[in-house]
Amino acid sequence: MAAGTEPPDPDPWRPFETDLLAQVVAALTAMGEPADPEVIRSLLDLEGGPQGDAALPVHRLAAAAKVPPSEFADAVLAAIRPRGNVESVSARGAYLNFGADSVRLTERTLRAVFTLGPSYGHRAPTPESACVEHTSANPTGPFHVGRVRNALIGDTLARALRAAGTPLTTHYYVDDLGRQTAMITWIWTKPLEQWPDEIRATMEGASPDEKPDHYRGRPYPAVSAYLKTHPIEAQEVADLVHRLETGKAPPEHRALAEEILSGMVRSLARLGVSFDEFVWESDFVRSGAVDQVLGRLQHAPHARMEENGAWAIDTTTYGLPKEQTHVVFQRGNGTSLYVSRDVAYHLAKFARFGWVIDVLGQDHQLHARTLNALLAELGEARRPEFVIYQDITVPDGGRMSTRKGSAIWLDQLLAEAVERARQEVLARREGLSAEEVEHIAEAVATGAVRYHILRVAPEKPVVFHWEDALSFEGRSGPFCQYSYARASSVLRKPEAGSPPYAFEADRLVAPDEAALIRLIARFPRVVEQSAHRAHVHSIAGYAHDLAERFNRFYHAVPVLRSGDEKASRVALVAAVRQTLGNALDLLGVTRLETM
RNA sequence: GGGCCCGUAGUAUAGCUUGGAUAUCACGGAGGCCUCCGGAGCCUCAAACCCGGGUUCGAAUCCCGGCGGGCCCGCCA
Repeated sequence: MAAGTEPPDPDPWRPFETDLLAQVVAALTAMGEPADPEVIRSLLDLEGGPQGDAALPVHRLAAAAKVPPSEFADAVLAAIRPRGNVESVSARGAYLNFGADSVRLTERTLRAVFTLGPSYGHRAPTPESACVEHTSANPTGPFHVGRVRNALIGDTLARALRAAGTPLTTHYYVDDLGRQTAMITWIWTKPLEQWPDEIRATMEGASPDEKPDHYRGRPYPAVSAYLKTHPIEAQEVADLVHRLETGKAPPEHRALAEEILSGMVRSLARLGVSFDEFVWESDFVRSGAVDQVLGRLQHAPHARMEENGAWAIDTTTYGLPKEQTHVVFQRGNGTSLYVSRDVAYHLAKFARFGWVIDVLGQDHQLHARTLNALLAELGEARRPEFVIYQDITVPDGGRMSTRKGSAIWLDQLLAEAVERARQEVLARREGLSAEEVEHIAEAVATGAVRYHILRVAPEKPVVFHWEDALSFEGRSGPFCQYSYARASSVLRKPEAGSPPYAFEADRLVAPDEAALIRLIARFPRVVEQSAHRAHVHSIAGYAHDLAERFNRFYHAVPVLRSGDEKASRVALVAAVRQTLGNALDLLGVTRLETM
């Protein structure tokens, strides 16, 4: 192959496709058939059929030529000349199957992996900046597993977008206004001995040493229930809400929210989830941005004042559900509502970012449409992109609910997962230090949890089962980690030598090798697609496929025990390790050199 | 009542955007594989596109209608 100096194409499959397309077009042209490259491209199946690396069903072309499909396929076969990166063509029925030049593909793929290393699968930076807002749970208590789906989808999408070249900022929108946080402040600003008995009972056995989200969040469900039957206290909370919304929060309010939030964020950090910025809803009230929005909305095309002085937008023209003929954006008492504050927040995001993405649970679907309607009323042309995911429910039906007591805490899940992982490690390995055991157990546990939640497409509902969430085998995070550790183990052996790994592409032609290389080559497209379509679960699927392919190769083909092929196979193992590692990084699953 | 999402082997999932050949992978089930580079592994087998119409040469995929599950429809967030 020519000059090793030119930078490798980051997408190893591209030259094959370029050549293939050109050759098909040339063949059709030679046959006197119309050959619009865009049309041909849309017909090509580049995932490859059962017979090769790419397939072309010719039914449509044959119909246009008024020739039976299989006859047409044979005619194209006779007219086409495979060369360059295309090695073979064959016809089967109405399908043409193409094979890539394996040696060139291998050369290109391994060279790209070794040259780009941790950046293999990543793209060059693009100019448009983006903001991903996710999680944004009210700071009123610990995360339950249902909420974690938001955090993991958002965090992984952010990783994928960064890999795809997007300059990205992540946001956690902290809702410190409204009833939820008001209830927390209401109860905690009273001395414990003044708490109503049924609320104080929830503090039984509590210790201030608990994580603050658990400790401060303890009375929340009881407070919520209590207020339903105690109108006087409910009024106190309502008054507090009014103070919050008019920028007159008591000093303890923000501190309590921050304290609880710190505990929540600590749990997410164990899962590798972090945020660039925390954006506080109250800041938009304080800065006057919300008042500005209210003022502008009052002059919006479909604005009108209700009987008691509240303001609303007539939304009948926005295609919202029939019942929702108007959206109130300002109360009769002059204060703002959640949507109007969200409008202020989004205007601020539009001012800074070219692309605004919100990860929302399905219960926020209508809110999203309402938000869009208000943005339209303001004459704002831009819209956020919503990534909507379905709930994680508990087996006996229903969402996880803190108030109903059906929630499974993230911390509880992690504790159980770590304990199981520790047992596994102790059963399998000896001679590890206590720190090593803990490190592996933590990585396996968090890897299992992250992978388990990420592997399902966001639009699918998920029922939580402990056994599945804690599985370390099959389609799981630990399975991927295991394969990575196994590849690492091979490369650590003295016989494996050390990088840079030299290889001869024509020695990697066994079926298990060819299949593995093709999968490695696909990685950049998987990343690009999953970022583009906000389908991060396909990265999880890819990591499993790659790990599985590697295990098959490993069992079928000797590496260190082989002869002339040894160096090339070691290089292939190194390429697998790099690619699988990059995929694990995107998933936020910790790489383990040993486990 | 209206709106949005989902329905694929016993269980759980991929494929659906852009229709194409034998529908992916796992758990569970049946049967195999460690004198061998890590058995959290590998090999073989059985097993699925909710129902009914439509469009099409061709439908898991697109359209319509059912049925089943989830969520939403507040001067809450």
